[in-house]
Amino acid sequence: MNSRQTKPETLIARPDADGNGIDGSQRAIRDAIRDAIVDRRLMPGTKLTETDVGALFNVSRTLVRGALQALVHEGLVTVERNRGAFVANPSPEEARQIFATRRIIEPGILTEAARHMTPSHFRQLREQLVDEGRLMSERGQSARRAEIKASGDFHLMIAAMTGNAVMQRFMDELIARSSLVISLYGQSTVSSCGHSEHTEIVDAIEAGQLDRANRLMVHHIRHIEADLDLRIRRANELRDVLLP
Amino acid sequence: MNSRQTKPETLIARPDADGNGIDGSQRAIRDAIRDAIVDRRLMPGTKLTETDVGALFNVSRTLVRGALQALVHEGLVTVERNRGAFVANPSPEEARQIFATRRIIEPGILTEAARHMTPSHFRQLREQLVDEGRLMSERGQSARRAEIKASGDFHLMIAAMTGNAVMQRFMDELIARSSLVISLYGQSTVSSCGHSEHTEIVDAIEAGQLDRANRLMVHHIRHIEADLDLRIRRANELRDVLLP
DNA sequence: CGGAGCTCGATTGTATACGATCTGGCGGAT
DNA sequence: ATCCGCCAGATCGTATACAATCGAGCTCCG
Repeated sequence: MNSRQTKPETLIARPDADGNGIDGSQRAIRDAIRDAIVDRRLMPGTKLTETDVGALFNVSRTLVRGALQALVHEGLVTVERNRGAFVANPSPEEARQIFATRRIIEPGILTEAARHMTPSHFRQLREQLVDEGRLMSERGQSARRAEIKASGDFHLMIAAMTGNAVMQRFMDELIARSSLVISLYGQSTVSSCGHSEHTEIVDAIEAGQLDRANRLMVHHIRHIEADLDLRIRRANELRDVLLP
Repeated sequence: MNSRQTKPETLIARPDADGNGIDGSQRAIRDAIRDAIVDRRLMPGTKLTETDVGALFNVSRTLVRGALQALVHEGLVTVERNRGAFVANPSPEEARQIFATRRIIEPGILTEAARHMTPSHFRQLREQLVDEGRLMSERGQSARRAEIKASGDFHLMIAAMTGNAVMQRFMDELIARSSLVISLYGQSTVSSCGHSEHTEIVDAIEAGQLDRANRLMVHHIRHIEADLDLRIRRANELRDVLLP
């Protein structure tokens, strides 16, 4: 059972990502590629040839280049001059920086979001938790993917509740890059432990124990990071292994 | 006396902004426009016609479009479909969100940076403070501009000391947008008060009083924001005033 | 048999071309 | 005189064209 068929990110109100930067086709391409990366359908290091992508969407290289450039900005794609664009292959150091940034930002976001939370927001969060739980119990690659995605969505949902578009965009980027990192360095077994931690966090917020919620959040992020194996760099591209 | 003649941002090691996204001419154009915006040489609402900009740099519209798109991503430029690109005209709400985000992020950055600070770093900060002081005592528009710029550089310098490129890039964006906001909504008189606050912050860090430094930083940011007049929207484009 | 150099195909970087859309002015009708 | 519609110029959106660069395989020589 594939858990996604429509545009996945309609779940969370994306604040138009970059204000009103790019339009129509270009945005569609960008979003499609981003989803594919975050979902691990495109493995890190995969080459994104402009002509090929353009052919898939029936557009010229012009629009593809625009979409790729946007993804470079988000850290999901890298380009090497005269060689082309590739799905990003974050280094262990970069992974550490991403999670360090999350540990700094997310408590602040939680605090700000808590100030705006209504019963309706809590209902939304509880639904998300139920979804996560359901995915956790399923087997198979696609469930695993959906689980990573859902886990990220939880954090994005909280960011959205701050009503702060600037922070929301930062979180969008951080979560997307985190998904990429997890897909690269995540140990096979778990990431499931995260679910109960999410529940605890919501419980704490709802109980008005904001300090506790913040501590849980930091702990949770540290927990996700601890589940990575950053010792070795997974080899997706020979060049990355052979010449550093 | 114009305080800038060479590329201004060479002062602070920009971590290649977007990894290694765009190259050569395109980056030069982007940086030139960004500097002009942050420096208030380009007022909010100014139209950035692709052909004109291209003529200035002797490049085709292709590269200009790329540079403008990058600036859209950073929130310094907005584009309206079939109408063109304009220097961003942040709303009061957007301004609030930018500063709210800074209040959340910067204490974390300060804490992280403090862990990495060496005597050489403190020397760098002290030099920056001296520069700020010098600019503060000067008169005239260009000194005012340089002062805003220098004040932002202080915060960027601290961000650079975290060694965290992800956070540094976020701060780059926040500081640039802050400069734009200040140029729009800043009251005429002050912003000078910021200087002594910077000094106090460095003093506190050097004395090992990290908590105090963090409190001073938050206070400082709140102080900058308090100096804005967000009640009215300065009219640079009629459309922004007439149809809210 | 192995390696240096070369040529060719594939792909990117940049410029240009062309159709679409908006803006502003002119002229005719009311 | 005012308002509406039309036309022209300017500007953008997208596609295409052309040059530059890279990489692979081939050949040729040692």
